[in-house]
Amino acid sequence: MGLWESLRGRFGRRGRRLRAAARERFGWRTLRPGQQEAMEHLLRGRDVLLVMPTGGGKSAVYQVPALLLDGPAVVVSPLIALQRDQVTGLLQADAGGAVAVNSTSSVAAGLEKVTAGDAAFVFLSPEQLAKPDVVERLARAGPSLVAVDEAHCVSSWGHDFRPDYLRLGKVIERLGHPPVVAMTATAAPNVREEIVRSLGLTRPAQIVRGFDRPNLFLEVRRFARAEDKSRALAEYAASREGLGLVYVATRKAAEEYAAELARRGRRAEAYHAGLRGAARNRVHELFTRGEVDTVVATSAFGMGIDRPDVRYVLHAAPPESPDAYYQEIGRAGRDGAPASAVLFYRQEDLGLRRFFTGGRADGEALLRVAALVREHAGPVSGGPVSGGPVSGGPVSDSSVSGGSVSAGSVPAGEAAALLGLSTSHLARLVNLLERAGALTVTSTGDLSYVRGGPAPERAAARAAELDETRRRVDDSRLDMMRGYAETRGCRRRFLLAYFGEPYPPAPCGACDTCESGDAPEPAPGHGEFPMGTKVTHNLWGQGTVMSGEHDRITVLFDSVGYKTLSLAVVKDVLRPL
DNA sequence: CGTGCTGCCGTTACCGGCAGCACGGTGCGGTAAT
Repeated sequence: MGLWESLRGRFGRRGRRLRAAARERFGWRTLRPGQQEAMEHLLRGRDVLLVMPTGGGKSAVYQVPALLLDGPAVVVSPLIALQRDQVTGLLQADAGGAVAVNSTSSVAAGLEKVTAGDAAFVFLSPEQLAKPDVVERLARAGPSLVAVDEAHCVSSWGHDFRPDYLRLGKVIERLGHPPVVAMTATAAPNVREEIVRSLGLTRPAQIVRGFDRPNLFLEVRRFARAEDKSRALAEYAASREGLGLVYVATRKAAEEYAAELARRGRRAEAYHAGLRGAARNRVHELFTRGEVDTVVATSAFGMGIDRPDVRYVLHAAPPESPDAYYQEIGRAGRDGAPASAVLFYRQEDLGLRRFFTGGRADGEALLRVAALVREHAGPVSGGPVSGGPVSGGPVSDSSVSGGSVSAGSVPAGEAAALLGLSTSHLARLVNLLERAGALTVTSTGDLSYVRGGPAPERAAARAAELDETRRRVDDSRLDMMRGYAETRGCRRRFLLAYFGEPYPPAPCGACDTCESGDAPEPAPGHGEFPMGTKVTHNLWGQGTVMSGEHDRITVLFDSVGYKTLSLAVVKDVLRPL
């Protein structure tokens, strides 16, 4: 944004209205620059991708404009607990009412509130929005904007765990594409691109604020033996003052470390998704009130936690990517006071993550799905489809008219039953086949074959290829996690470079390698490949230079993810675009 | 991919070694049984 625009924003009519609404309805006396800029884009009808640390005031960015626009704000939120917190907060403000629509209470009653104009904010999970009738009712209410909270979930969960995340783009379309704001605390450039592409954001304003956390001391301790690592971690946690978090890879490890810390006289609690709801709530409460020293948790603990005074975040095993790592350590030191992020690292611990990200889509199942849907997409003239496996079943014809070629469609539930697949497994395969240009999901939630789309065999092959690309990129993110753990350079520079954030070529002074003085001098430039350069590789295609050390550069490729190349060979394989 | 348990073999008296195998994370929603 230029100076003139920025001045006009701050002193202009929109800026005044925004600040007035923020003050009068929510009691916020000032807006931070990133906040106000994002709000103005939304008021002008522009999509926004907002990357801002937790506690940076992301919620305000959609809440204030929503009050100045007509219609309810649709907020997509991954956890029911988060929805509840947000609703509670909004009900305390003069904000026009808020409701969460989910399985814990009547969905119909919640939607009724929206239709009746009793809720200026409606919170839903992607799964609720996968239901055509829910989207239909929201569309009729004429939404003012759509906010996607924790938008990195699109990328980290959409491909397997919660496939309905990949359907949000379609949902936004059916809601008439009001201005959309996608919000997250961390995302590397390719994750941002995926969010934009998947949600179908149009020329979004990208606002990225507050990546560096100078008060976080970054450290990695390397171990050969598992036993040495766990003892060192327990000693560290037991000797530290203040509130801390320990992230582990398995539920069993959470229980074991918590027990070990308790033996050492600490108030320690385990937290993971295997606990009953009441137990999870109890730990969450203890943490919120600061009545515990250490919470030992799997990745289940984190989103929505809100204590500024976490003094350390330890990792007993590396997470799947620097994105996840930065998200987790970002929960330390939000008050600005010194805090530590220590990774207790063994190379072998990467294996479990490799296993988690290694799952491939079943090629044979892809083909069966494509073939089944294709069978009901052929020329349909007059009579019902006959002879197919679904004949007599609830197969519908979306448009039979005057003997013209029309596409049939199959209800997803029916397809799942016929193919012996779970609905979530089917959803994953459908997402891939849709990206391969073979299938579409109709506005009623049925599956139909794209007219003129590729044949099932080709579609399945293309879908498998897309899945393979994703897997390669996931693998490369894990390689970067390993790179972080094993780098001899400044750890802060490594992380910020991964996120595409420039950092001055000087020691950060707050990581183990800078403190020990072992870090090699950072290279100011990298010859003809400075940071941000678009390049093309003779095998891997297009990419962007992310960072460089004295003898190597790291490039993020679209097709294979992150690759570190020696400067000695770089001239032979890489050229600037 | 790495870990840890089980069980088998071959031996010989409660034991060592090793092959094979199961297991590992994140949440929504809706249904069934009290």
